Amino acid sequence: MIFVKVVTWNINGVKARIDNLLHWLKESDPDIVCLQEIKTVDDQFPRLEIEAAGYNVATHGQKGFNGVAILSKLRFDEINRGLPGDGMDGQARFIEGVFSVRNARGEPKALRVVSLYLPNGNPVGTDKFAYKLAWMRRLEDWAQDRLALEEPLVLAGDYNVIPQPEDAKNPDAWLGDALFQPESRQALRRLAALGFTDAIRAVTDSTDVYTFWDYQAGAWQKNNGIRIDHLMLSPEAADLLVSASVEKHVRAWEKPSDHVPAAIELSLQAA
DNA sequence: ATGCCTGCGGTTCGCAGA
Repeated sequence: MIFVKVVTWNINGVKARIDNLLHWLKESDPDIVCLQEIKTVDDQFPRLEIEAAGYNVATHGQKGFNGVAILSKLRFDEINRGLPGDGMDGQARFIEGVFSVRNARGEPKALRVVSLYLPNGNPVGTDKFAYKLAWMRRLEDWAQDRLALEEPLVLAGDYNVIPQPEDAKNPDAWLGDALFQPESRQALRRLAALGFTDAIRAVTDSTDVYTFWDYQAGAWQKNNGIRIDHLMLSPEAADLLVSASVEKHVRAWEKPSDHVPAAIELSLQAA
């Protein structure tokens, strides 16, 4: 491979979406896939089908909801499950994989990729919103530590944050929502200010790039979407960015997830 | 708009999502 393609996709139930996923893997041909909302325990994850498609599998699941995973053509050198900072947090929302790659000069490098599923946080004013903000603080702390490694790092996932009004078809409709609260947006800006680049916004200022369309009220047909799935790049990863795009057409497939894949290519190759 | 869909767990409805 010339580039390493990394994609994030909130699949909204991997067992209900396995045919969809296998079809998409063939079409999109990603090297590393970050899945969110797998909605299953690790034992029930459709591991064999995905391995047969050529991917290594690392899961961090839980019963019924949440759950994240990383699929990779590259071998995992290391897998870390759970976001540090709260020993009482039993929700499966974070998994990190480490891979051996080479840069354009052929020099060996470590590539770190995180699949994260940030809490929704609704309704505002409840413990759910407090959990969201606390989780974002923990992510910020963790990211700050990782930046000291000065390695290419991709923080990919469903952030459940609309960064700017331009990231929603109808921003006014989200004013009271946890996804568009000033505190949520500010926390995402704090993460960016540490030195992370929003990959999609690095390549386009288009106002109709969305990654989620609600199942309800004909949101897809009206293109009433929001951009909440993000790939945040460390400086060392941003330097390697070749392309970034949203695979919007997947939303029109039979039995779709309400999210679509968001993809980047990095100027790296498998070691 | 209280809702509209969808997946899941566990049963024919409630919860969570965004």
